[in-house]
Amino acid sequence: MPQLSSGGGDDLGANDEMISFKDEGDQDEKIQENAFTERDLADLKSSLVNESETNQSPNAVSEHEKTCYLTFFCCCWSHSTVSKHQDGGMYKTAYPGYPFLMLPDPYIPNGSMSPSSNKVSVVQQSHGMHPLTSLLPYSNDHFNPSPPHLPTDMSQKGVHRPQSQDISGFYSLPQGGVGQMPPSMGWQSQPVYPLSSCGFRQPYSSSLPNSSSYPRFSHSLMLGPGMHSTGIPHPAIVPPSGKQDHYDRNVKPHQEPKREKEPKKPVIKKPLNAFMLYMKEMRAKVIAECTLKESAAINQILGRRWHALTREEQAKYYELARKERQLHMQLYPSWSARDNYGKKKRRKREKQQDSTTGGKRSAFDTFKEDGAPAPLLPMEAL
DNA sequence: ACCCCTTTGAAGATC
DNA sequence: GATCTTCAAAGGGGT
Repeated sequence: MPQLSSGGGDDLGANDEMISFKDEGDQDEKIQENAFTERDLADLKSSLVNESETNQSPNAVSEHEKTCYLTFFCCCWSHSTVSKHQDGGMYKTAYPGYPFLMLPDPYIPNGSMSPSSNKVSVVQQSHGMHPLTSLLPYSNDHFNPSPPHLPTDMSQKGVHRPQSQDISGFYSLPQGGVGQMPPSMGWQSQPVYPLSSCGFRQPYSSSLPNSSSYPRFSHSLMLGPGMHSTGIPHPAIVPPSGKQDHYDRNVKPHQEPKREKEPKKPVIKKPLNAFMLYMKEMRAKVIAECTLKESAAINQILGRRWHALTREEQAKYYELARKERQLHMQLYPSWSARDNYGKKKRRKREKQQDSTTGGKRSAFDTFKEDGAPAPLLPMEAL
């Protein structure tokens, strides 16, 4: 199980995957040499160019976008046609050290975790910062990866956060730990602009960051929409409204309106794992670079990028995820992932029950609301 | 309105 | 202990 030990760098969870990934990457390089030559690529690209040239509509995609689509197509082609050879090799050399910044803040009001704005635009997502991003030596003030077609100032609007909420008790980083980017992976030592997610180099216009100049903490947990019983808010507590209201279907639609207005028991979500944290941070960037919107496609790219990361780069996210779990455990010591288990099946069953029995509730549903010990039922019975 | 897709990782469930 | 299942995020697309 990928788990980063508190002290050892060699305990990185992705060891096996990194090894296998490298093999896959090598295989893919060969495959690319044999099956998809540069000429093929150029032909395909030129066909796209011709296609757009013949279509002189105002909405014609730019060369940049075509390149994005093309590369993404190649990724998909390689991924699907070459079956299980996940071509991390496409990115293996492309992202030697990628700056991560555009991490949305799910823990702040109006953030992406906000029930009313869970589905937010790319621009909105870029406003905030993940609470644990404060562990990262990055700042939107120092690095703005915004592509030219997006607003450059995406760090001002809609974020209201105290400037120096020091919760170092929770998140204090070990000196020299992975939370602090070592010089070898710092951007200043990165001589080449990283390739975009779509395989082209795109220099960043802003100056490179200096980790020493970042605020120690600006922890938006203190402002999150969820409020723990201890008074400590946390994003994992999701009010049962908005998109995430599907996690609280215990309230039947036929219930009295008066009851519906009562504050509902919030749902405590699972802490994000390393890859999820990475996705949250990089999603906006991929969307901006590739003008893709479908999350499934974006996640494929992000998955490939994740494999292309070095161990040190991944370690940063494993460490963040570890701290996320630690904080989650501290805030909700009695919480278990089981609490959120079986929701899909239960929802379906509830629907069927509603149609047949008029919405009679199960013992597990009662457990969920009352906090009583869960009945020992097999998962299928849920 | 709701579910699926798609990714990786963590954790619970099952065998 | 190994394997399987579910859920975290995200948002377009399909029903």
